[in-house]
Amino acid sequence: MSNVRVRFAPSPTGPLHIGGVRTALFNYLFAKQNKGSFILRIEDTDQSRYVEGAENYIQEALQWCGLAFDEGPDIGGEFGPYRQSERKHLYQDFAEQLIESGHAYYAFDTPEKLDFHRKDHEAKGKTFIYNWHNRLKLDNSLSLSSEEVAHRLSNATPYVIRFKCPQDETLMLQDIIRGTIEIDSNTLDDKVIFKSDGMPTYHLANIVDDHLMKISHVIRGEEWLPSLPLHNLLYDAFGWTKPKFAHLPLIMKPTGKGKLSKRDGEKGGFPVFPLQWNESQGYRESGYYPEAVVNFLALLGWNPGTEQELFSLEELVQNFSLERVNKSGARFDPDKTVWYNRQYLQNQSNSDLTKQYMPLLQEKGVAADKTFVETVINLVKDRADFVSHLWGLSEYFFLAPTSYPEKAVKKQWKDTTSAIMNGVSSILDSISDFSSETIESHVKDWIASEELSFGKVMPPLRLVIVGDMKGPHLFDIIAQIGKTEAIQRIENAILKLG
RNA sequence: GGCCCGUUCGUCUAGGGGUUAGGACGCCAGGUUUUCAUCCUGGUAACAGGGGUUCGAUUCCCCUACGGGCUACCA
Repeated sequence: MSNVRVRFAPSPTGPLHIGGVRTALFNYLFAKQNKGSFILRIEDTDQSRYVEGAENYIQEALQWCGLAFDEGPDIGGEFGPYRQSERKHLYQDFAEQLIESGHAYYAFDTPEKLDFHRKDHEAKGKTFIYNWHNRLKLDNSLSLSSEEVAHRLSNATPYVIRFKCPQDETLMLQDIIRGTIEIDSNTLDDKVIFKSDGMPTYHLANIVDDHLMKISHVIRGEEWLPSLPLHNLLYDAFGWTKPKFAHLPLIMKPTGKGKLSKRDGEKGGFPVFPLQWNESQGYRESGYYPEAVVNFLALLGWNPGTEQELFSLEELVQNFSLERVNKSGARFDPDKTVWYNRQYLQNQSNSDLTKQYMPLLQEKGVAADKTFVETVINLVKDRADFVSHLWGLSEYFFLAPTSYPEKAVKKQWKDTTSAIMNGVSSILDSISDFSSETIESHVKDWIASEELSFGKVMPPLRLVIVGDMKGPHLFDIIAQIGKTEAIQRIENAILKLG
């Protein structure tokens, strides 16, 4: 494959959604696998929908995911500029070129008039399509005399330029993922390619830029499939060679109907954006590793054909192929994203996890020694999905319990418990080598010599040390918090529970 | 409504004319842990329906149903 060049071309109308990230990812993977270029192009031809900060968000999101682009706004490249608003001057000539060659025409119909036609048709149960069957009855340079057209053009009557779709043709479209698609050109409408505000629509700008930027493969969402015929026709009208197309399946809601939206995240309590946007949490802020996000996104709609599920970005580059992308939409599964994050967390070294956890401890006002924290991490990490969960899992290593769940107290704290705990306390006090193993053997020996049952000692002991019926091996915890603290906690509990 | 795309366990998916239809998430059960979780083992559960083609279809074709997308001077 020679000179692969692909682009990710988002519109800065808001935050990049997880589906957009996946489109970017697949473009990136394909480019890197083929030693090609991954280009970022900002499609901001609709000034009215421009959202402050959105472009910046897109760049930051890609960066967070590790998807570095080779050409784009700010970093530039051989085929810049990479914002369509900065390429504005280019498009009109191309649109007029199409008029000269008879592939397009001026149209003067007002939006109100068109809207009326649409509503009128809808009321009659029909669909208004602006094309071969009615274009001569409408207000355009095909129906009007050339004098009238010239007159309107010279007196600045607002106009758009429409593409003239051919009649009675069967279009054969090629898609890498879907194969051949057959379309009757009579069902197509004469799309506006150049707006009255002097800007091109998506269709024109997209084709012109893809051509000028020598894009070899267009990998985009399935929502673009319906405009593939137009795009093919546009390339043919210009006499340009087409890139190859691949339309990716959509990402659907976890439950219910339709594609994944911002509201689904709010409802289901999971992020749909890579980074935070206003009040919407992002994957980053929710504590996901970017590697995990990339991994689960890649496996949503694509699979390697093996049973491997964990892939680094590099491995994805090695293994990815457009041919193995699925045709049907994939329901988004928040549970699986958590599972992926767990895998990446469990693969972190204790020392790395400690580094990630320290800031959180500081936030909690805990000043703990790094070595101490690393030991704690080692004890509790295997029950964590997120670094942020570590606090709930290890709080009692740093802070003595201040209360005990009523249910557990009722079940574990009997009349004799205070006396037993006192006994444990003195045993602990007598141990000089305060290691987990030594404590365990001393306590067990004592239980045996007192002819007590484990059930009378261990569960209440856990309750006083941890403050709950949870956590790793109890003697590990006691050894870690130390003799003084352990005895103190026992005394506290006796005082509180009687 | 019109046009287009799609349809294997609840979900993500493998597979492909003859398979006990495989894996993962979730869920359930057992084991381990005298706790909780992890972990281990096992289990649950699928080829949308109807016609063809064929010795044989989940696999190929057609129809229906269902799902999805598009139908803007938005991308």
